[in-house]
Amino acid sequence: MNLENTQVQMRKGILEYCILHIIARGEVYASDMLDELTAAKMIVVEGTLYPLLTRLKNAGLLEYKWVESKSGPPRKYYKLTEIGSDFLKGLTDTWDELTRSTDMITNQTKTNV
Amino acid sequence: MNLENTQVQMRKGILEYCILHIIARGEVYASDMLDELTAAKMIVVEGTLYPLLTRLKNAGLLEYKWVESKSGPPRKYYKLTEIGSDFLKGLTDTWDELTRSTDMITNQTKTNV
DNA sequence: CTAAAGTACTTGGCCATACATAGTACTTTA
DNA sequence: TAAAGTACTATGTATGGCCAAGTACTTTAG
Repeated sequence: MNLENTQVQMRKGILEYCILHIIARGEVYASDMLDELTAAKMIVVEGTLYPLLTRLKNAGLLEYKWVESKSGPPRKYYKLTEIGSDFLKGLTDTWDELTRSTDMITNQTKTNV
Repeated sequence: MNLENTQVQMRKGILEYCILHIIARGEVYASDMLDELTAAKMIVVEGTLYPLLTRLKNAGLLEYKWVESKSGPPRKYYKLTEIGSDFLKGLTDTWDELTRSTDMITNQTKTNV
């Protein structure tokens, strides 16, 4: 049981939430997302991101279109579907509540149940 | 892919963090923790909590002593070991950084990478 | 024209944790 | 002594993040 492992566990689900947020702001492709996540110090590797995008697409939350690139192979530009947009709203509520609950537990010395 | 499932995923790792926090405040047994988690709207079931406590104990983060109860079988009262205390510090940093990163991504309309 | 380097995406397998469910063991109460 | 309640245990499942290769296309260098 090491810290690194727990860090990985903590990331679960949150990553999905962040990705949806990034895509909600405008059409992007995988490398754009990686750049943004890295800038926010949310380290993610390709092998995590690509399968996640595929999962979200298969679930109908995302759709993409191929766009030619001037420097390399074509790219998949993603955007949210309506379902994805609704889902993101639900996730936002979940995240807010989770952080509220965690704050409640971590920012007090004593609880009166 | 439904919301409920993602909620479960989001909980991963965070629960461990919350449990350690609760124990850090003073010796408690499982039902105390459940009460406190429920009060904070962090719903957890027995089948999640008990294995988690065992895991943490086996990893040397917790220790417990049996205490007789006036109303039922004896209880395991847990407290943090020194290792557990250090681990909690590390987790706190991780959690803070994760929420900071998430805020950074969710609270802005545009990023300049 | 071909080989190397770079970019974008894919796939298969591993692992840890939350959860459901069922079960054990002890104590009090009826 | 049987039933109800409390505390803890054990087993199996599903999911998502990650590692590590691998595919495919494009540009660049010799």
